Amino acid sequence: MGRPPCCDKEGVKKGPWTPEEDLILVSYVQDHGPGNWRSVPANTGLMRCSKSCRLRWTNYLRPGIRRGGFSEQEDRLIVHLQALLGNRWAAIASYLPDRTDNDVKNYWNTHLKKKLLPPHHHPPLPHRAAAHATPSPSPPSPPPPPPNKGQWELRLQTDIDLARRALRHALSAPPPPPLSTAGWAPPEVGKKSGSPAPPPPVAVAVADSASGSTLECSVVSTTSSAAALAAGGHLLARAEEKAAAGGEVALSEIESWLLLEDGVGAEHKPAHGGDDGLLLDAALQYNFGF
DNA sequence: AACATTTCCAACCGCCGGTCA
DNA sequence: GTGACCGGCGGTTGGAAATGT
Repeated sequence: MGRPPCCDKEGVKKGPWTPEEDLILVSYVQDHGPGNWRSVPANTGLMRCSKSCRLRWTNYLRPGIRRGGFSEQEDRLIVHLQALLGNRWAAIASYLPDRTDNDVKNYWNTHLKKKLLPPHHHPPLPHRAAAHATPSPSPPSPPPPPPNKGQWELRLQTDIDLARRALRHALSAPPPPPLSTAGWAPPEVGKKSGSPAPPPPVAVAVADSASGSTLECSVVSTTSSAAALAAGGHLLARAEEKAAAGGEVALSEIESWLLLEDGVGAEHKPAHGGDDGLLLDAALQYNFGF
């Protein structure tokens, strides 16, 4: 028997979500928690495919999502992470606790990529790094092991090493430096809708549309946000706290974390050799939660 | 003021890996 | 051991809004 399509194309609504649908979905998730998306359409009466529900939740309705208005610090963090990890948007987004992978991906494609490519189009480092960093179909390297913790760490370590070398090399050579704050033009904040006021967090939006019934999203994101507490996330959070306090953001913390120089690495070089481990150690030290 | 072009972002699509019966 | 189901991810697209002429 044929496998039923993820969502039978007929009778499934597509396109933009209405406030009513949002409300239904949020209410359901509030009651049952995120997950078991398959049952969401059936139990809620939403004429949406389960995937669509999950996507809507993770990218838009999930509490704590910040939308638009990427800060300069985030810009640079994304650029660095993209260089390190390639187009692993979910992984990158996990370092930006309040951002979704879709948001990061969109922001990269619409803003950052343009900034990095045009002036002197040295071949997109990301892709090179990614070519190594991602378990691409071709690599002769050992097959991607099941991501148990140890294996994951090893793989991450290797990925980061390769990417870091490429990144450092690229950054030390040509002009257009994403690193230097000076040469790094901040995104034109508020160009288009310019985010005069980015859409309010879900609960508010839903509450508005629901005309009265304030629906507070108490559902603490438990899915990817576990990873979101990764090292960079902590650093960023701290940086943003400082920023919120009006002070200069010590992005250097993040940057140094991402681009740990050999000198530092040499100091407490890990037992397993190479400065590679340092980054990983630092990451783990910052509570990867494993 | 009207039209054309560009930019941006929400959502869809297809693929992949993990889990479970 | 195998196949089906499910969730997650990255790439891509279409429509709306903003900007330029």
